[in-house]
Amino acid sequence: MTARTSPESARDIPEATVARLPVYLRALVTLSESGTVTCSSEELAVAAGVNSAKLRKDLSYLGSYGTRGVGYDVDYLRYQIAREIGVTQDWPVVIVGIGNLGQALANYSGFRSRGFRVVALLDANPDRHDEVVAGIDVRPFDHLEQIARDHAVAIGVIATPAVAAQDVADRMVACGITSILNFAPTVLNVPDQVDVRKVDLSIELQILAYHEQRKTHGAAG
Amino acid sequence: MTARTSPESARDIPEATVARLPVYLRALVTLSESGTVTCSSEELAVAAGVNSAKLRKDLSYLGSYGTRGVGYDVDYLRYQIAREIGVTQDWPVVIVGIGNLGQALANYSGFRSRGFRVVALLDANPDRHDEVVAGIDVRPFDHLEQIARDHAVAIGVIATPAVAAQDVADRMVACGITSILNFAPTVLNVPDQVDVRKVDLSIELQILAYHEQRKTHGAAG
DNA sequence: TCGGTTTTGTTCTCGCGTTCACAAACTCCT
DNA sequence: AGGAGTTTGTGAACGCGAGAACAAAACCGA
Repeated sequence: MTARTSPESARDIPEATVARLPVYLRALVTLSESGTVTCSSEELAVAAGVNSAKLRKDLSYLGSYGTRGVGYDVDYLRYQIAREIGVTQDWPVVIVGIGNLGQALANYSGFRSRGFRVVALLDANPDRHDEVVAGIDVRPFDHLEQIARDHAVAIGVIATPAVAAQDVADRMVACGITSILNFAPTVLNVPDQVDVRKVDLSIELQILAYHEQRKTHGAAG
Repeated sequence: MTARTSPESARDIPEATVARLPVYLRALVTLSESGTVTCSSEELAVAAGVNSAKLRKDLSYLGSYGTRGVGYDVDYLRYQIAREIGVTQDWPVVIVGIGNLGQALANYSGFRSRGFRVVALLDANPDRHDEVVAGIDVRPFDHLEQIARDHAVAIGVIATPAVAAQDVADRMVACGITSILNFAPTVLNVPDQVDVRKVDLSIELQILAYHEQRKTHGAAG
């Protein structure tokens, strides 16, 4: 209304919207890099793969950053979303478990380019402590406390086998880490104030398999 | 809509339930391996990290596989869920893009143990065609058609850079692949009958960052 | 200045998913 | 056999999210 819609407020963004903001951000970055200055909600919605009404509603939770009859300024909206998500600052991240997946994560350029900095790679296996992955020394898991303290790490990534994941999570929590991204196929028990997101590769495939099975069976009978 | 209400049909399982079935399956496998013969909905719910009422309602979509006053037979329920998901059969899978992530996926034992068999690794880069990853030859992307036909592949995994993903998806669709697991950070355009699930590592981190930012800011002010 | 056009921001409705609460059904003990 | 105790399966209420539809607000051209 009165212009100043309290920029830093945005206190109650629905979870479903939060999950889509990074998608919008990515689409805006692509648009910006292609030289687009302004875009409508419809254009951005197509680029993000969502419905335009949903997009507008999502953006309205952040504030009124568009201009009616015109659309959105790509760079301005990009900054606003980045600020809302919190990726205008740099987040130090620790990765535990340097197997195939851990190495893939350490090498993933999408982290650094989106506000995340891998400050340490940890592994319990002493044989790995000589290695350098993605330009970072692999260090003993026991160094977690010191690293977490020195770099004020709030986000940890677990890429260990399932059996080790709960122990790693416990240690992370003890170090003050309050957000965990878990790639181990197991349920983690953590205090309420700690956020856990899980990515399970085989679960995604199983969901596809379910639908696939129904497609073929449905066609047959 | 009439007659064929066949008990094994399970015709209308909500999407949210489908996404949890693999979690239940994993919990049941763990319970079974630990020698547990029977479990209540409460026990299984704890193992799966969900509410027990939700678990019971989810299972009720499959049929009545429990016994009131007793609980569920672990192995029996495990088989029923596996059958429902479709992982009692083996699903041939093709992985395209053998970078760090593709290699991690190829080596991931969780696939084979859960009903998926990687029948081919494909990469557009000729330099990689000599390599053997996870005991499987890396082959040219052009072999996709032949491999898909020979092995009746229905599920494809895209682990390429973002720029290549849409082309790979198009080729997959042309080969009759109808389920795609996409790790490339881009929106894929595919026909309606093709299922796409996406896993974006940096998006997960960004969601964590959002909540993390609010925790610290909320505490401070 | 003023109507016409475009596009946002928002309201409203509908459907899905979650959770509570309880009847039905099974076991166990006396 | 029968009652007490357990646990499942489900009906009902509730809250959240998706999408349609529209009013408000900007630009444009005369």
